Amino acid sequence: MRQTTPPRRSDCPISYALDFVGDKWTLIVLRDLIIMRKQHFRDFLGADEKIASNILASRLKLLEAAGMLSRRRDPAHARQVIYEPTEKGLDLLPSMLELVRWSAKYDSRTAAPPALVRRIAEDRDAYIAEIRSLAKEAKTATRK
Amino acid sequence: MRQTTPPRRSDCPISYALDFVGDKWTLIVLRDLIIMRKQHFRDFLGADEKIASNILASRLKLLEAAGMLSRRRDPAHARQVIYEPTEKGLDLLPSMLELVRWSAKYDSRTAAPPALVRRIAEDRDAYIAEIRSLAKEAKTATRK
DNA sequence: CTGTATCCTTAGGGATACTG
DNA sequence: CAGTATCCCTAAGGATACAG
Repeated sequence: MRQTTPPRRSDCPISYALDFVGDKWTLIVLRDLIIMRKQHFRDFLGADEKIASNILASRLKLLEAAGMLSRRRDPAHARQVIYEPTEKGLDLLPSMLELVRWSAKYDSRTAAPPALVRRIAEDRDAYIAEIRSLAKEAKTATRK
Repeated sequence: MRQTTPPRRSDCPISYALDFVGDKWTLIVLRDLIIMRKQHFRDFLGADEKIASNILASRLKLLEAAGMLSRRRDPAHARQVIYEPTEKGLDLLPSMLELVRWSAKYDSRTAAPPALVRRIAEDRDAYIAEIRSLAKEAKTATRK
């Protein structure tokens, strides 16, 4: 399993982004973290795509090392770990939403809630702001 | 080398997009096709990332099968083939630009021309329109 | 519950030679 | 020029068991 970012192939910004998300799993984990607002290891494990526990662990580690998410113990349940997106992770939301829009346009079987798709098309920036504020809220709520 | 799209893992739109661009090379080829406006096999081969000819051929085939680009013979030079993005391919431009924006923000070494980065930040839609119109122009120009 | 540790398979990819 | 055809190898990924 991959534990480090591969060496950069060029100084192109697209290539740079691919060094992080150019595989089958990283964006799935980020989707669950940011859009689905999952917080616990078990939640990610339950995704429809059936990610294996070792793959999930390696991706969480990679994303943490890349500064895309942070980990901390749940203050209430000491055995649980809470994953939260960082600013750098949240900043990938626009890219993800454009991919959602693209898929919704070309794949009829794609199962994004129509309301979400409409929001992304008409009111993307407000949706991004909402996700960001929810993330900030969750962080302060569980911290105190 | 991969010749067909892998079976879909779920009906999630992000997962669907990853079925196409969830690897290290496909988006690089699309970048060259759409943003760099490359048209010939040799142009793609010359990219900084040093793609191998068999990988390139498999990606071009895959993208054609997916309806993201079209191939045709150059009417002037019968031995040459011209690749052009389709509507479906061009529609990935917004996603690519968001990735460029993200990389430009977090990677100081990223080599997007500053003017391009600024345009994407301030005037993304106009840039997209420009690329689209250039693509359409090229198509009609070489067809007649 | 949150991960590690193994084992194993396969597919993705690099190098290179070659063809119409 | 525009690809194919091979060979080879590694890393990515799946399954499963188990540990703190």
